[in-house]
Amino acid sequence: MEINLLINALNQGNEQIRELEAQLDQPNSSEACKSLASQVQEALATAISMAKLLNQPAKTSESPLLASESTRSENSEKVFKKRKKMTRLNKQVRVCSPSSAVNDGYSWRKYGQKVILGSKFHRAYYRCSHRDTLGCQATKQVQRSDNNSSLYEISFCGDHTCGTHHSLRIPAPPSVVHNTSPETERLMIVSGDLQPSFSLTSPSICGPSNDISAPNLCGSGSEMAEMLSGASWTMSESPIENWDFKVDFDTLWSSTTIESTMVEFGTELPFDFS
DNA sequence: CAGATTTGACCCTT
DNA sequence: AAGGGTCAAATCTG
Repeated sequence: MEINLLINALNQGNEQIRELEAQLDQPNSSEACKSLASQVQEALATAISMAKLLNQPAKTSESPLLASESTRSENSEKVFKKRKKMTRLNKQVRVCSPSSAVNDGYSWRKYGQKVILGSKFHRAYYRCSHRDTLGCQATKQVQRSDNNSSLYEISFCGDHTCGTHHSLRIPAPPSVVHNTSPETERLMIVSGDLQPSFSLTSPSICGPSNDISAPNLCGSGSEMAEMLSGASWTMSESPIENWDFKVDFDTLWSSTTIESTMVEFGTELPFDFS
């Protein structure tokens, strides 16, 4: 199984759409076409991020989300502190384990923690560890869900420019389930309303089951997650250069409901994007 | 000892 | 003015 091929293919598709946008940037191009290309690009970006999330390494140790007792000095001098402009969140996911919330293949450094009004649990703030060295501006917020304390809601802000994503090579594929088990790491992919769906056409991807099989990949983010978690689907031939990305408007705009798929993992995750 | 985390304070946005 | 995001000194950890 070569999930990384899918990632590469999606990235290439993204590049093709950028080229399309460049062509559409001519004076006579309609705004609708430009908007269309932009939407497809965002949908692809969502698919890529979901696939990467599925590849996140699982670890047994929990992140120290709870505050420890600290004896910070009470008489530190007050200094003038600037604050950058508020940034906008661009992706949201939910995971069912604290380790999955923190270990997504990137190196994060916690820089704050706040009690949020109306929430039972605090919100933790992380930024890329390479912010100072490589100028990576990616940040994320992790907060335990009020409704389901086993869920962790993660909001991402900014893209990684550090290029330091790493992954683990793991042998066994996962199984898709719809219930939970405390003995296993669990990952819940939720397609939010920001970038809810993807739609693309490729003759090079084959799937294991009829409902999600290629040649047409078309559906919501949850279907993407389910497809990626399939045990036996493979890439074949890889005529990536011949990919013809097109937008299925009906799919794009009818998939706005929030759907979720539970993907249950063992102690090790099955994907390798290296 | 270097890097990561904690946590109260600061300040921006609404 | 309140709430939330960020800063940075103190503290922890390997």
